[in-house]
Amino acid sequence: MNAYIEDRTDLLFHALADRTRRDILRRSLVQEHSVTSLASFYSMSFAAVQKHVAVLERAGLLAKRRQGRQALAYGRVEAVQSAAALLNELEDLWRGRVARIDALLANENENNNDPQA
Amino acid sequence: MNAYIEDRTDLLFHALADRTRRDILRRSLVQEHSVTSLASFYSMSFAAVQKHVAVLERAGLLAKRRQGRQALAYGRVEAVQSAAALLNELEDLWRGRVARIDALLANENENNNDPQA
DNA sequence: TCAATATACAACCATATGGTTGTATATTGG
DNA sequence: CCAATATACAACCATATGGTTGTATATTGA
Repeated sequence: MNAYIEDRTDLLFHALADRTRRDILRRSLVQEHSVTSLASFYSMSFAAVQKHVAVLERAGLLAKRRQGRQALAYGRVEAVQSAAALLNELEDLWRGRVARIDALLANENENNNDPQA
Repeated sequence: MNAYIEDRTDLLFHALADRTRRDILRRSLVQEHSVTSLASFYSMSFAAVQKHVAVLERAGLLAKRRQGRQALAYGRVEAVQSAAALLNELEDLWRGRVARIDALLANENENNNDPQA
């Protein structure tokens, strides 16, 4: 259920699961970089870096704006935060909050269905 | 640099980048499940689920304890938190904290190297 | 204008991934 | 003891991924 969210989440974590992409993201969160200048940091082809940038872009972690002939990439912290929110949901599950919410809902039903009376 | 951390991080985010694995993790954070009972939730083979469990395990997100003939899987919230910490580092970069730390370090050098005196 | 620069993207390749089936091993219950 | 249960793991397959080179397109600056 909710395949859209799951799709987005797959893209998000997949984009984060590569060290080159994480490094590109770090740099782009600090300041804008053209794709060429990003490529200069890595010992791989320009096209390979361009593909990494595209993966980050599809995940929403990066966006580009055009400035003349260069494309300036910048990190989108909102996407990082939404990934963090997903991890928080997992933490909440572990803390048993869902169980407590269930308990609350059960309490709201105490009128119709009283277990100990 | 620090290839070990990067390796662990690759495993972490890669493990999180699959909806079946996220679902297994959610269930395992709430309570222990045997591999067979986990497998019953999904329309794929037992072996496929077992592989997903192994990926989560390698990433440190899950651990198993033996109870007789069954292996009970439980979620390791510490690993979830360490993933969250990595995302927080990214957020901090965006907030420019690194720049401020650099400024502090520069201040500590003001004795030897005073720019405006 | 036109060569140089910056990007985009297609085609290709080796390996990784996510699935399958089949087989081996360990534990339990009658 | 032995059949049933639970797990583990190997072998295999189709597709995805991360890299390459090559080509096309747009923009700039002398």
